[in-house]
Amino acid sequence: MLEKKIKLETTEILKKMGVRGPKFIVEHPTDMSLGDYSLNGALIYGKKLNKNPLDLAVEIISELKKRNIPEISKMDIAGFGFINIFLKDDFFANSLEKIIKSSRNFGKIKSNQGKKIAIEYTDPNPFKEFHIGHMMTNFIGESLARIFEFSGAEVKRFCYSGDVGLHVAKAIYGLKQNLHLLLWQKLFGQQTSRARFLGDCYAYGDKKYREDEKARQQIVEINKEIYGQKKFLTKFIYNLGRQWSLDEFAEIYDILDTKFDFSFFESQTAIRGVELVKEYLAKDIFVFSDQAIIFPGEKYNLHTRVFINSHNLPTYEAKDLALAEIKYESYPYDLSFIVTGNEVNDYFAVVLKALEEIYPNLAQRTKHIGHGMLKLPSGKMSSRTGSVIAFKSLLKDIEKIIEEKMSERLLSKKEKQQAIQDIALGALRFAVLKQSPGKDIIFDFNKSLSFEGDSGPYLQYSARRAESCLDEAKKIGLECSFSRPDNWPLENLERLLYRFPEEVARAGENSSPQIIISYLLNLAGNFNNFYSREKIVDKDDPTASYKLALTMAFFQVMENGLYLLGIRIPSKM
RNA sequence: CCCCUUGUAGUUCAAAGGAUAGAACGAGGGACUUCUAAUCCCUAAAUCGAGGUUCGAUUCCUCGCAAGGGGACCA
Repeated sequence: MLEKKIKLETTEILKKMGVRGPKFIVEHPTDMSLGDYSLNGALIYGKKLNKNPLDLAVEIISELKKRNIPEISKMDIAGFGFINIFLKDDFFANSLEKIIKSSRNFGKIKSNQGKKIAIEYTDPNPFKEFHIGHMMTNFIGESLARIFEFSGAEVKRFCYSGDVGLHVAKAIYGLKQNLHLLLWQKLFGQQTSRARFLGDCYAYGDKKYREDEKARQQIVEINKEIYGQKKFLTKFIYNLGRQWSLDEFAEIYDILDTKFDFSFFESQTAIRGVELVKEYLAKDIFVFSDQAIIFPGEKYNLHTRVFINSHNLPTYEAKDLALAEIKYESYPYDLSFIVTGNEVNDYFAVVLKALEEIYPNLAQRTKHIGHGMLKLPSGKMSSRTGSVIAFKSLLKDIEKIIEEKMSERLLSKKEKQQAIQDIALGALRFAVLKQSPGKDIIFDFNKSLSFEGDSGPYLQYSARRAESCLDEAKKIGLECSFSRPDNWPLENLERLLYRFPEEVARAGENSSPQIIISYLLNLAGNFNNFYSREKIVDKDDPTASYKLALTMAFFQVMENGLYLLGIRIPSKM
């Protein structure tokens, strides 16, 4: 990439001038009229080299000129010593050709070449509803997975579900109290209504657990049973409920365009978790306290947490240790990401510290990404209290709005259905991914979901528009050309398209899909501006061929960029 | 009480220690006989407070203030 070349050459120049390990940035000035790239090296090292930054800038420029970087047309000094670099028109025209030839591979880079990356995300629990918090984690995880793939890594997707543990016991307690409804669901229920029913039973069981001492004891007993030998009724309810949940999740993953390579369950990690903790109890990594086995996190300025409870059952902590091991056995990763809401940040700090004591090499490769929480205007969502928005019902509500907007479009029913879903998910994905990870989203149906302005549909529409131009060109037989018309003023669009791979690199380094969103918004805005000024497909216009090339390249970058976000381009909208 | 995170236009979000702090929604004004107006163009509008580091701070440090999350047998 050109960016790297410029950085490398400038670094060498500064080194020759006596700077050790120069650190400066090569960036695009926010104001495009200032240049295509900007260097702040002279600003930073002026004082250290005992020179006026402006003089140093002159020297750096003259050295850069000697190095003959063919893409550069001119260099300016601006401000207090910025070096602003302008690129040649030919470079932009050539990059259009490169984009179109690379097609769906444009934007693929090599920063993670040869690396194996494991990424765990979504993690819904059977017996609970798949709500929009899971959706949020899924959007972020899936987008990161795709960005890592574009950076050259081999990526495997992991999903981890809690099919044992107290929450399951609570749900089963609730189901046992409502056997007649369970039977009804088994005989007449639909997949979605069954999932809903399970969620209600969980909320009921949780309420009882907190309020009713007798129920609480029964739930604790059910929990022990779940881990060990299950009696007939428990076993029957457990298997049925678990399967209903998994069927529902499978359908949702299909809607979400996510395919997991590995699915693990807590029932698989529980036994090994206990073994690991007990093994390292002997080595004083864990200690007994009040009949439970804990990890004394306070030593490391972290929380002390229970790994095996006083009933001799593993908590999530112990199971997570085993999970790290099992993941590595099934896929020997170089890097392992775990994507969850940031409410468990402190929890993961403890688990990773404990893992470090057991498997330092695995702990070192593992990174927890805690994204912001999806909150309702009324406050935190909780499946315990039942104050959640189920993913499917939200999707349905949005689809209804879009259907109304599209009522005048003449499309086949199937085409329309697909378009509606693509747009609904596009709007949702955008709402989640538009902010840097780590920040909470207050999810207000009317405010968070936008179909105009900065929004998913805006990006989809822009791409859609470009593609209709391409269709139109095909109809009249207009071919594209990569030679710039003489005296044709430079478009911002030309100056943005080639940057896509740089943005992919940044998004990967920062684990931040938001970087792709910002870039695509800027790109789409400039395309729409171009589109409104210029008639693109026009057989009487000699510049039409180049404008067509520009449009093709724009569409390609949009297609690839939206793919990284998981946003599909509807065939009609 | 302790730990972590976050405070930017009326609102929802950007900003890689840099140049005149960008967008969008909302407000006001304008543009469809045209390749899709889910669009485009114009106007008004913001860095929680006080110090410090730096040539330069929305960004880093300290102290306040405010909001959220976490703090032993849930995750």
